[in-house]
Amino acid sequence: MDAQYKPFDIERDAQQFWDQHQCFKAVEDASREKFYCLSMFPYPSGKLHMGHVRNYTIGDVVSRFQRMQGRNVMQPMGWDAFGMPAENAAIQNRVPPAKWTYDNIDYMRRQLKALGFAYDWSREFATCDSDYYRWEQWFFTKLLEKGLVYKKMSTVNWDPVDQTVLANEQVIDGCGWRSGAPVERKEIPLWFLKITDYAEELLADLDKVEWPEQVKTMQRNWIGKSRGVEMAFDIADHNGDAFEPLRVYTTRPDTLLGVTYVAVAAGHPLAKAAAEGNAELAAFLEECSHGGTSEAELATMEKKGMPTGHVAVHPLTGRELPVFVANFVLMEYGTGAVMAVPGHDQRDWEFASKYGLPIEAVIADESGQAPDLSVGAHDDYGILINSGEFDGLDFQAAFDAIAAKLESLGRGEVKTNFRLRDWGVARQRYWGAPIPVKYGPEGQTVPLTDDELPVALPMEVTVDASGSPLKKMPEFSDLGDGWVRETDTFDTFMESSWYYARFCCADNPEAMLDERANYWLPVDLYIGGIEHAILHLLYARFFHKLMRDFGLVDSDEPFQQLLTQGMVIAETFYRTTENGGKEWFNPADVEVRRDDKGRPISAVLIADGQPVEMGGIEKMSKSKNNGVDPQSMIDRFGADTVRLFMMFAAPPEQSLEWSDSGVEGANRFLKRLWRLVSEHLDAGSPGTLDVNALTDAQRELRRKTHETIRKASDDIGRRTTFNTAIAAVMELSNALSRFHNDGGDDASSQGLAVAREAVEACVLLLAPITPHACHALWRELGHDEPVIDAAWPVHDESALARDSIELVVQVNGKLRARIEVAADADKAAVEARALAAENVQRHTEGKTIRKVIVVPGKLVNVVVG
RNA sequence: GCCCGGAUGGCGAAAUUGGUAGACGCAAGGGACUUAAAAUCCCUCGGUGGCAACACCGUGUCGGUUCGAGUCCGACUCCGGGCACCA
Repeated sequence: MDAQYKPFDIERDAQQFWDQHQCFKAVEDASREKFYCLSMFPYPSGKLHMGHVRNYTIGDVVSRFQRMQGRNVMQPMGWDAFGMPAENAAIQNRVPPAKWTYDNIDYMRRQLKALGFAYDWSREFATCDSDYYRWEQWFFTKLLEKGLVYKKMSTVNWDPVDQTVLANEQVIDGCGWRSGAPVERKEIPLWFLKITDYAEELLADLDKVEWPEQVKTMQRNWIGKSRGVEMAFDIADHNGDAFEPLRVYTTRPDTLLGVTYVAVAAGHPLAKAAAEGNAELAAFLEECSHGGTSEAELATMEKKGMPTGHVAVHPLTGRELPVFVANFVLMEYGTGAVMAVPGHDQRDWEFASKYGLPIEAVIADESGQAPDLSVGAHDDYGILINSGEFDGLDFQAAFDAIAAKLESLGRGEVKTNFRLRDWGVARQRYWGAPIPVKYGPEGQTVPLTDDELPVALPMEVTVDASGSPLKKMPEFSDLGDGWVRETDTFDTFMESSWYYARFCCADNPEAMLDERANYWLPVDLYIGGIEHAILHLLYARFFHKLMRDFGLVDSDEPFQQLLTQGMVIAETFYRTTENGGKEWFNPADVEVRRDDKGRPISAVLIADGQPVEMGGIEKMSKSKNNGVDPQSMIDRFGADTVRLFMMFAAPPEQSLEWSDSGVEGANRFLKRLWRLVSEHLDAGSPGTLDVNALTDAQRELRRKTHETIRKASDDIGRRTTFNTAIAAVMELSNALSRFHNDGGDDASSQGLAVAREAVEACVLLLAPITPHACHALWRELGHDEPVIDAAWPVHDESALARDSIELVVQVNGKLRARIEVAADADKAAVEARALAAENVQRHTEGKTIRKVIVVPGKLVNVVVG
């Protein structure tokens, strides 16, 4: 064999082989156990970034591993192709979003192929293909017919200058990102999907999936099931105006006697009524209509309010309470009104302190006394005080008693609430799937019929920064006779909510899904960024249940196992510009200087030799210019080196710091492995392994081989910690080198046989990670069958046996000695040996031995006093 | 602000169920080979003290539980992800 590792030749040959033999085309086969491995499909933004490479390498490693385990593996790839960046690029470069998107897809597909991923490319599609989104439109009309879709008023960010709706991302410090104008909150009618109908099931079914506990917790909290009381506060205005009672919901009815005011949203009828003839209040309501709509912004803004002059009546005590308008109460969430207990809620406390409202204690602190409310609210549960007949009750008893009382008075009832809100799916944008609805001259809203579908998105359009292009295209929207088409498009989360199912039968022109979906689904392992832990994954779970209830799939959950990968991060470098801004430099253009301990001390720009500032390690991004182009790395070292480094540098769930020298290290290891195989083959052909005829050194190498097989199998198959699997193989290859060097070049028949077993283990265990090199090496080792179809090795338990083992001996928990004992030594013998050890004697001398703890196979701890 | 994570040598990390802290790799230093360089190979490598044996300290901070804590509990600091129209 060629003694030199030549990655480019090897990778080209391996990829050609896989291509020619269509190795990764997945075919349904009921007689085999299937494995559907899916990585989150990319948005075609231009070129692959390192986050993609990491994501797809993880998926590929698992796919190839599962294949070697004998499973019928399907690993598809496609494109999440609708979205805002295409529109932004269109505005910037005057190129239609469709062309920009499909060009990007062509480029990125080539990059994926160069990385050698085992995809079944015959299933590829882009979500902007009408063959795909037509089924989404069809399904939407079915949901509409079933009452799972409705239209309601909703608040959006409105840019008054560009006359357009802005995404939260496009609102910066309350202003439009292009116009710079202060953003207004505007109410427009929008389409919603009733995800809240499925809240209970979305919560319960989290128990059915094997997801990271933190992701399940995030989803549970997001759904936010709570048990509370909804009650009515009458409005008793002294001027005689009549208003509907104010409905409020609380999870803390035990604090009901501590309510000192109530607050309503600026859009609440009570607030609007009060503002008539009250210029100051009207101005405040106007002020409340500015600013963004994101929850983070609402939660961090200054809490402001103003009295409406209305008076609410406490449902139990009849006490009269002022009604405030507050900017942090939102009309869309809940009832648009809240009761305030400043003594036991910090936000209410701050508001009451600011506006001079009473703060009263109704829950005792731990000592049973009234809490000190002078510095803040006391929000713990406790025993009720100052609550009349409810005094002395704890939270649970008070909850029940107060709820019962309200119920008997007809003033309220126990209610389960969810934090989850219905999913607004309409966007006032061009580059998305058109919503398949038309409106009649008398205001009718009619879903399109099957023969009117699909509604194809016009491809040749000019996009500018203002408004929705579809609205300005009568040839799209005007249907004649007073009928117009809906010009809003779907939220792109719609497309990503069911693509995993369409991959099962992407070629079916007759139906959204067919029986093949039930062969492959659910996805066995889904891999993607932790940033999708809530929205995408929740919407996809919801959509799956919708499809199930329409008989399209028969499973309850789309993704059985989930692996959330961390970000790829890198060092940043910048110079402060004259106007105080920052100019960011790519790490490839910077040289870091280090002290003699290797600590970075300064950095210079290679181009001019002048210093640059080190800005810390951050997520690779365009804005910080710290992205490392995967392509340049593939061109330099080959795909296997990039894949190996990505899998070795960190466990998949953690963030991964890019390191050029780390990549070189990975490359070095592959060269060493290549040479190891080459030298092994040159040493001659091995005899048949006879495990009873081995020298100690041979037995030791064989033990290492089988320990490595055991560990790597567990690391890849169960733990998905690819970094430790690779470390284990590196240890084995080091042991093999030493076996050659220290073992005096053991070219005996048994020596070569044991070495062959070790070499083959290395190649097989690395095959999923560095598939090209292992494809070639497996051939060189004389196998006709390609390594992708080789069986994953299984460790031989008998090879792991040891005659003696090393134990550590501690005295009072501190390591004092190591002893070698027979593997089958009993406790008494181990204890005696431990106490006899020289250094143990020294530390126990003159002291009383109180206890000796023996942990079999591990350690002995001598406790002295 | 709320929800969810994370923090271990000069650096990336390992320690899987409470039992040897630092596997594996990078960087650095020393050496071999070479006319030289690159490549490759070998050695050293948490800190302090010591010729050594060894001792003491050490897993973000403070406190606790335990024979024993990187791991469990309580409080805190800093960093990251998400917050419903970025994907």
